[in-house]
Amino acid sequence: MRKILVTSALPYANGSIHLGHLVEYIQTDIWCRYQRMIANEIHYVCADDTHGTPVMLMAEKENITPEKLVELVHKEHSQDFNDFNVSFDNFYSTNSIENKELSESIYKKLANNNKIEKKEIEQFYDTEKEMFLPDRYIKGECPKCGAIDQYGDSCEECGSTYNPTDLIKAYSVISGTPPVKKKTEHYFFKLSECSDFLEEWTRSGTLQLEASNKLKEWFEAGLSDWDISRDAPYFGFEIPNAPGKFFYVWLDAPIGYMASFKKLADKKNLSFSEYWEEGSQTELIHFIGKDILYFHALFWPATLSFSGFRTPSKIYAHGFLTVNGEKMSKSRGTFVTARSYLDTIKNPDYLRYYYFSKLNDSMEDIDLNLEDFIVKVNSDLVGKFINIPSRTSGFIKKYFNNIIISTEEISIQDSKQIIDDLISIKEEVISLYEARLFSKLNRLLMSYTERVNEYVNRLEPWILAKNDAEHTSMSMLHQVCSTALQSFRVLSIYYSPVMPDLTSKIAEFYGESNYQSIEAIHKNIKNISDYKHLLTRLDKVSVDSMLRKNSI
RNA sequence: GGUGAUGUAGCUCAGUUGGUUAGAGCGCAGCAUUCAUAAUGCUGAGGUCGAGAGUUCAAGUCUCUCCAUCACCA
Repeated sequence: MRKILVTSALPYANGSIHLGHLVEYIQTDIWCRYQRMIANEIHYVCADDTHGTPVMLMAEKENITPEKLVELVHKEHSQDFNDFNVSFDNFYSTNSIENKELSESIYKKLANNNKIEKKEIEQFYDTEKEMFLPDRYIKGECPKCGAIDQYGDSCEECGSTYNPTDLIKAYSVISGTPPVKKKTEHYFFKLSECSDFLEEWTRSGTLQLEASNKLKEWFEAGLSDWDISRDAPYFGFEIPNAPGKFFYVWLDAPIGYMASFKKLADKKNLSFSEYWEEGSQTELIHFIGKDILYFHALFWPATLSFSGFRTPSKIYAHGFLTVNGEKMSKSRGTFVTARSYLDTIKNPDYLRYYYFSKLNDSMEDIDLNLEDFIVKVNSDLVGKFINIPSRTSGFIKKYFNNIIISTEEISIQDSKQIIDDLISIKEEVISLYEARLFSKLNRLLMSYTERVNEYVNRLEPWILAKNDAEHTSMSMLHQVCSTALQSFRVLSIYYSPVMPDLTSKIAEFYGESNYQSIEAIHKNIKNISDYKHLLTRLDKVSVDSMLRKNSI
């Protein structure tokens, strides 16, 4: 049995969860649920990422403390994840005592290992607001093309890059006043000394090929030291023995994975060190978006390694979500929050299925085409999948008192073959889940779904039913419908990590509780309940109203 | 600007190490069927595989150039 600690990236605590976030949580959740089904010990943790300037400023704007803001957002996020059936074992916060202690202790270990250095740097300062300004809080005119309201690092109009000092008529986004340069002392993590370790680590099979290609570029450019401190005022953890200096949010964010697990371990009596000590035999797997590869594949393993902890076993990066082929956009209404999806479309399994049908192990972006979404849900799930019990269970009820023939007792050659094949693809299903080749797996499962429908068409139970002799137990009619229903059950078990709500209703239909093990495919089922519609069609009206809700 | 990726039927995507007439699902057309929420099955139309050049007996698959889209640049 493998012991695996899995994480999804921490959502930032200044906004709502949206469909883009959900790609990752759904991908990770499906993978975790699959691991549970094959009886591995798995712990899935996450947390809100709470620190930094944006949260601080937002709280100020809303006239509440950052702690209060973070608490409110945490409540909202937890509810969203819960309603999308994201099965975290712990969803915590980086603003926690565990995280504070771990961050401090890791920092001290890095300092003891001579990996921390103080340097004086110059930064922009807002004299009215009395705070140092991160680059993205400085705007001005592009020095190359003169476009107004461009950020301090690059121009969105002409694409040129430059330093904030190059901006014309620079101003602070917070107060509007022109920023001035001011000296300040910062703490740096000496990442430049970690190149050898990191080059080796990134080549040790922990990354996807695309990701390590990407990293090669950074190594070639040479690694610079990493500024891990920020000046007050800042919402975060104060650096030990450095009054007025705080840990940069990206230092304590990944440590939040540890902290969340620490909390879980305390609660469930698990061994924290078994999972985190150097040389740990357990697996540590991070699911992330490709945008934060830098932090997870460079800073994070270096931080861990030079503070005496184990490093991640795998980093699984995925691409971004586009909607209707374009970047999510508030004005087009495609910046869809998790909540508005739930309010209008209701069923999380639709989205889970759609993402499942498109995800694979690469860093490519995936597109949520809303028309395709409607059509795919309706034809795959309602038209083909749910159609199987819908078209056969009536006969079982009417003529056989809801009793179906168990798999072993089915004797027609055709029928036997279908079920045997379905059982025999178990290993293939497992390996596709394991490799995160979800779209490929879906094609496999859908091809079986089609095969069952084809089979029913060919054997024509509705014709058989006209003959009274068929109304006795073990008749052809009984066999055909039983085959369809037994096959459907196996398919449902395979699909259960994807659609937990739907498949738990299906389990009920067979008089079972939720499918917790893939071995359930071998169980002998003899009874069904009366069939009730398991799924309704998705209509364009609800998708449209979802878009309207998100339009501004 | 630099770097990494992507570009295959109307839509969403498969296409192992280059090898016979390029595939699937949906959509569309026709037929069959009526058990099923007009669901299902069969048949068919539809692609010069972003453009151009090259390597090769043979390229969607390798090389180069260009175009378009996306991301990253700490």
